Amino acid sequence: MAGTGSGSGAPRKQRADSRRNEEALLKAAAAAFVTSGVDAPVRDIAAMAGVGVGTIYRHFPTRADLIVAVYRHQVEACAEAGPALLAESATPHAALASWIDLFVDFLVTKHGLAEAMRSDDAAFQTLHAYFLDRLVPVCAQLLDAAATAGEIIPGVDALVLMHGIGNLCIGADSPGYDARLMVGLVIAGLRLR
Amino acid sequence: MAGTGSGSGAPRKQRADSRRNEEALLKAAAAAFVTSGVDAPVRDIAAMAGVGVGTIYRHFPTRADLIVAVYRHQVEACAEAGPALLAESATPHAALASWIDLFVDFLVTKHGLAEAMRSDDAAFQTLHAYFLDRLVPVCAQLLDAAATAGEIIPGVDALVLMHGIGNLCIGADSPGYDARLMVGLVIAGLRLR
DNA sequence: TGAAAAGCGGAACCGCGTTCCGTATATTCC
DNA sequence: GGAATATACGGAACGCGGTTCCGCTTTTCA
Repeated sequence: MAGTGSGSGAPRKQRADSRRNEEALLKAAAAAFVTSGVDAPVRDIAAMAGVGVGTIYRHFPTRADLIVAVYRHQVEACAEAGPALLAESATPHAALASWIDLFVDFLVTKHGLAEAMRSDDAAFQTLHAYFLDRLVPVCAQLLDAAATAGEIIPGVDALVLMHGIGNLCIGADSPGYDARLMVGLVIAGLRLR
Repeated sequence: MAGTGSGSGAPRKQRADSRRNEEALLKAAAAAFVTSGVDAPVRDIAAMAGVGVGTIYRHFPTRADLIVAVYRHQVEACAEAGPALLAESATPHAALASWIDLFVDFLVTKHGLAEAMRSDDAAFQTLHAYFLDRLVPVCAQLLDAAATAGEIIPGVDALVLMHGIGNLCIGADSPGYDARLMVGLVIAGLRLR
């Protein structure tokens, strides 16, 4: 039957210029995020990529889509580091601590990402969905291992923990604040005494 | 010479309508903050108070001024509760925990306040100055007492701690988050083991 | 090569904070 | 009581940023 095959309905492949623009946008966004944070004005990013604002919306309907696209690799790396750390580390609690460190490293080096992570704006739904769906299970696994080993208090929800860690990383570069110290206190607080 | 004394320069007292407007604005802002959070649109607050937008800026040049004015009493109460708790509580650590609870209560019931607290926008300078200057010393006193009693790890900076607690309260009403649990972990993490 | 789909640019619109100035009014002095 | 004047008011106007929309260009495919 008029299949979904290549018969008559072969959908045209994406135009070359479109792909080029997408890549230019990704590069421009990455650069803009570094200098102006993830809230960099849409117009700036578009200008930097040499495209119109319409183009940015066509490729990345929401800001979250753009953020996800820019940081996908790093999030993947973080997610994959979880099981690895669990295998290498002396104890599950050590693995958990190291992994959280990795996560914190990721967040504090992206101006505004931590803020964006917790925005309840509908446009950031994608961000929640991706970041959390990808990282929460990893965190849960580490948490579970540590709890099973009797190292930490049981029953701590990974989603809540990650949410909290994310919050602690907001404004990590303000003078007079120390996100890592606070995260350290949380990790210490998890410990069973 | 035309002195600065009260001779001829008795400054006119504030006009009655001005005072009325200021109070109306305070009431309107308090109401708006409850329903829409501390980011309630300026125009809405002005309309609710039955004044023009210009009036709001004349009385409260920055949003922070308005927020401070609205919550001044509650901040004072929180600040004064510190020494009281220290006197009543079984241990300094218990007093610290209770006081932080009070602070968290205050923050989580004001939509957006925690976010605003950590904004580095210049307009929020007043908010930092007031809230932190008023509360950090209280926190420092409690922290110090607990450290002296050997209950918690020494050397934790009150400003950092309050900053962190504030951060943890961001989005306290989102489903799937539990600010109090996270704060509890931090307090537990302070404990010397 | 020519028609049609795909994509593009940027003008235009909206919401919100902020400023500014002509006008209204409370206060003061006679 | 009635001007004179400092004081305060209202809201139009401006700037900025996100978002939408549509006429035009470019690429693809036959």
